[in-house]
This record gives sequence, C-alpha cells and structure tokens, in this order.
Amino acid sequence: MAVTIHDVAKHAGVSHTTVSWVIHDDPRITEGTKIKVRNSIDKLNYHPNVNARSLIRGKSNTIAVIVYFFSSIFELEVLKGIEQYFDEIAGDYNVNIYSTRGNCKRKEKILKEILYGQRADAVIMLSMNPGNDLLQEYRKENVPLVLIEESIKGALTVKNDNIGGAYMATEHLIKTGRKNIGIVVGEYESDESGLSPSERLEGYKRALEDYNLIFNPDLVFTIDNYYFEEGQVALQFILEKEIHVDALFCAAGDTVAIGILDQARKSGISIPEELSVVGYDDIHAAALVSPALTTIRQPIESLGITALEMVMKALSGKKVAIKDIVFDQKLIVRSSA
Amino acid sequence: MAVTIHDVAKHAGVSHTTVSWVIHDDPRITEGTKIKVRNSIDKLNYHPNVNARSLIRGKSNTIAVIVYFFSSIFELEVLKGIEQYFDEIAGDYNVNIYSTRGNCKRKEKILKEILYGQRADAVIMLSMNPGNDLLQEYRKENVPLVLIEESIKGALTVKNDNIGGAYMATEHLIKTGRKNIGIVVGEYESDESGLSPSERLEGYKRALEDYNLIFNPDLVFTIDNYYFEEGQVALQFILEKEIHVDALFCAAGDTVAIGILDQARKSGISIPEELSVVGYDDIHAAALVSPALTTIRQPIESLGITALEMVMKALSGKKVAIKDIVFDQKLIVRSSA
DNA sequence: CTGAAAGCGCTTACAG
DNA sequence: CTGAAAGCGCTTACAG
Repeated sequence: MAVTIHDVAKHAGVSHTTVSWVIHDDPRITEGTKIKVRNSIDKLNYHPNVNARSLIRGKSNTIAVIVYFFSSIFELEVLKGIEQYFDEIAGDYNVNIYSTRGNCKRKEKILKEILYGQRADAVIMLSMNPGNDLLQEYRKENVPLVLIEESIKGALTVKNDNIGGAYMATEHLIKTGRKNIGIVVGEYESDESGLSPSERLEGYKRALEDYNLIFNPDLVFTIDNYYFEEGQVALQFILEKEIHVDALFCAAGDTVAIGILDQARKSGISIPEELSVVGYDDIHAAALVSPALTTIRQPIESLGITALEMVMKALSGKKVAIKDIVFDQKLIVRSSA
Repeated sequence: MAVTIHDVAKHAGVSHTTVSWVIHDDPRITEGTKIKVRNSIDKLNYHPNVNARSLIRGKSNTIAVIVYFFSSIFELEVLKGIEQYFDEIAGDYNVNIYSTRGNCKRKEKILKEILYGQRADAVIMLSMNPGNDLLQEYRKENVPLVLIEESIKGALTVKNDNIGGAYMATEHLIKTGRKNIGIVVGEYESDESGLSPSERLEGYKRALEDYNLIFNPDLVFTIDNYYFEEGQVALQFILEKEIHVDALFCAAGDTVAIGILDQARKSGISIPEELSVVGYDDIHAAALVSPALTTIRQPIESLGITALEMVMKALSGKKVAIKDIVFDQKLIVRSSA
C-alpha cells in the first residue's frame, strides 16, 4: 500500500541501501545519484516509516509530555511554554502529549510503555509523581525525566516556590487585619495529588504560625478538579455550615477563586468587607472580574520552557545537576483582599 | 538493554512465538503455559516494543489530534471533550496531540508523516484545513480524518453554526439600537486561518443586510493570535484613529472581548452606554467581568466528543456520511450589550 | 499443543 | 562509489 524504500530504489534504479544513504545525506553517494534518488522520493511521495526507523535506531525522537488531565489554564500555559522555543531547542524532535485522564494505572502504563516500549526518548511530567520505583527504572535506563510542579528525591525538577507564594498570600491577609483565614486547596493527601497543594498548605501554616495565629483544620477546604464550580460549592458549604471565616486564601487557583467571588455575589456577601479572597495564578480574568482578584503570580510558561531545556540537555548526554529549579512568586494586590 | 520477547521466552523455557501468543491470549496455548509465561513477563517487567508491533501490524493504534497552537481555552475545551469518554469509546487507542505551532509546513509534514510514516491511524484536526490534496491522499489511503471548526468538501466535519451565532450577536446589537457596529475577528483570508472567522464575518454581514445597514469594511478589525492583549490593542487603535463605532461584535472570542472591556475601562469609555460589546464562547470569565459580557455560547466540548465518535466509527469500518455536523449557538445576554 | 521460518520497512557495518 | 546481508523486535501463517 504505502510507498517503501524499495519502491523508491526500483524507481531510481539503485539499491535500497543507496536510497537510505541519500536520505541521510551520506558523503559516499555522488551528487548525481542523490539528485536522481531525491527525484524519485518526491515523485513517489515517499515518507520513511517512522516505526521501522525507531525500531532500528532504538530511539523515537519523541519527547513525551504527560498531563494529569486537561483541566485548567495551567496545563495550557505550560504547553505554550514547551512549544514556544521548541523549534530552536529541540528541532528534530516531536512532542507527544499524553493525558492520564486522572487515572493512576494509566499513568504507570504510559510511563512503562514509554520506557520499555520505546514510545519516547524523554518525559516531562506535569504536577505528577512517577513514584520512586518508576523513577529508578528511568534512571537505570538513562531516559531523562523532568518533573514540573512536583519534586521527588533524585528527579530533575522545575517548580514554583509554592511555600513562599502561599506565605505571601496569607501574610497579606493577616496584615490587612484578617483573623479567621480559611484555605481552599487541591487534594493534598492522595498519591495523585501533586506537590503544590501540600506546599501551599505548608506556606499558609507557616505564615499563621509566624504571626501567632492558630491553625484550624476545620478551615481547610479541599477541592478535586480545579473547576470554577468547586469554588461556588466551597463557599456555599461554608455559608450553610455557618463556618466563621473572614478571609479565604484560594490556593487552588484563580479559576476556583473566581467561583468563590461569583458565589459571594449570589449570596450577597460583600468582598472584601465581609470576606477577603486571595487567589493563585494571576490568570487574565483575575484582573477583570469585579472586584478584581488579589492573587499570586507565577511564571507558568517559564516552567515549560525550562523543563524542555533540561530535557534537551540531558538528552544530549550532558550531566544535569539534580537540584530543584525554583521560580519566585509575586503578590499582586487588587481589590478582593 | 530492554527486555525483549526472546528474554521472556528463555526465562519461561518456551519459544518466542509462544510468548507472543500468550500476550494475545491465543486459545491454542494451554492455561498452564500461559501462567508460566505471564509470570516471566511480570518478573522481567516486559513490555512489547511499540514500534515493532506497529511496524508489523501496519497500524499504530493511535489517534492523532492536531492543533494549530495552544493559544486559547478553545483547544483546552475540545481536548477535554475528546478525553471525556475516551476510555469508553476508544479503549485500546492512544491519543497523540501534535501542534503545528502555527507553521503551515509543519502541518503538512505532520499530516504526511502520520499518513505515510504510520504515526497514527486516524486524525482529528482543530480549526485547520488539510488542503484538498492531502485530503484526497487521506481518502485514498482510507485513513479517517475529521475536521473540527473547519469544513472542506469531502471531509468529515464537526462544527459550530458560526454564521448563525454571528447573526444573533449582530442582530442583538442592531435591535438594541446600535448603528455603527464594528467586528473584531480572527484572520480570515489566509490559508491558515480556519473557517470560523470568515463564517462569523458572513453572519455579521447578513444581519447588517437584513436590517438595511451598510457593511463598512473599515469597521472590520482583525487579530492574529486570540490573545487578551489584542483586544486592548484593537480598542486603542479605534480610539486613536477616532473611528466611530457604537458597538463591537468580538467574533474573536471572549478573551479578546475581555481585553476590549479592559481597555475601555482604562480609557474611560463606558460600557455599554458608549460602546456595546458582544463576545463569543461564553468562557467562565464572561459572567464575572464587570460589566458582565454578553456573548454567544457554543458547545465546545461536544465538538470534541462528536469528532472522536466519528473517528471511531470510521475506524471500525462503518460508512460515515460526509455531511457537516453543526451545533447550535445560543445568545447569552448580560450587561455589556 | 508448540516451534522454525518468513517478513514488516528500515539502517548499517561489510564487501567489492 | 554502490550493493548484498544481517538484524531491530515483533506477528502470523505453516509445519509437526
């Protein structure tokens, strides 16, 4: 069906070896032969079978990016970052994006298939942990693995200073006179949760402690999917249960925080008078909602760019120091707190 | 290096053929042998080489999704749709997501590599046109190709009723008394632009015509990347040049429309009194900005779900009627118009 | 019930 | 300067 190297060889009147060498621009082939063969390639519309090539080379020229789910602008921005300089940094590689669709078994399957089934030559994982066993297997096989927003001993990591960011957010609320500060945060206890939720919780706790406020576990509200609607639900819950908070640090990000703002308006809660809200991410909408959202800005695209750079460096055989690369966060004060 | 089928065979004390058959659960193999072999597979942590398998099968069990760029929430939502029921609909397939990074040559290269290099067994394209030549090549090779938000004669298409949506938006502005209605729209003349911009422009024109307003080409403002900032720039341009408009239909989507709102606030233009704005998409932020954005809601996730269903149907050998599947749009009236 | 053999489409030493 | 041969890791008729 498809045109193979043999068809080209026959058409050009040479052996298939010669065709292969023309493709690889081997100096042993005369210019005349090259032209002849290239002509046949064009005429027959020949494209090498990627699978055969990868099989024999033992590498696929592909970088795999694994996301947990296409749930939020976070993924989008990181992917943008990875793409931004892709041609310059990783010209002859392809990117393949996989989603685990929130399934841990799938995650492991994908990671194993990539490693042992040779789907890709390197991996970038977003907000996900390969687990220690798989990490060791990757190291043994010498396949580069870079983690974004996740850290595990022995892995290459690019991340935000979530502890610092959460600290700043909480400190801001304290300094503006808030006493009962709740936190809305992603699931932080499961294996699948990624590191940032627990780090942000940690930063929140540290700030409370430094300012002599008591940490109250009842003021920790967790959400699962980082959806807008979960912010609405969280505030509904707080109001129904009559839980007393005068501020919410929405560590789960701006989209959820905006859900909180939305519910506040619907429930007649005035912001920031009755309730201060600080988000995380500084998405575009944060500046535009009413009241405008005070939030923490993180350089999301940079995470992607840096992760790709690390992967390429490792792929080129250079030693990459195993040391977390951490990006600073910035407090953006607007009207909501 | 990696464990092959031969290693498993040796470990289990059978031939590699037997191992292959165990993997495929061939009824000719006795249960005892199967257990023995599966044990070895687990012990050695064996995973079949995907490339070898694809090579021999002549198919890769992969569906390729091609996006133009990870630029907007639109891509994110479509991907969400494709994922949503993936396990149910397309259990043993993988998805690979490619981005052309806005490069037409890359697009063609990807499409040819998929087709002739056997990267994937079917393709879903987002807001992109394969071009007639490539479409014919896909049809000849019988590789399913489904287009989202793009239509070309002879291709399977899933799209929004952009003409209808734009008509509704424009009609709403007309009925609320606006006379000088501009349109902000994505690049619609280049090959790479996708179909929706020109369709939305068409809907806009038709509404003007039906209500006896003259179409003025000077009131068509185009943008390239669907970025927030482009909305700001567009309004700045209009103000600087003192172009007289009392309404803008931002067919380029809500993110850009919100950029317009932002610039309006900065420039002291009151919305909707001095300028009415209607967006397109109904993203979450649309309801939350101030003033809340009047917009057109489109079922983006459904596009992805339906496209995947069509691909799977075609892949299963069933005839799929070549007839555009068109989703209805809905006008959501808020405060900005 | 299991194995030896051919072959998928390519690459790459090895001859000539 | 070019070709015949072996092999990458699998699958699948074909024997036995």
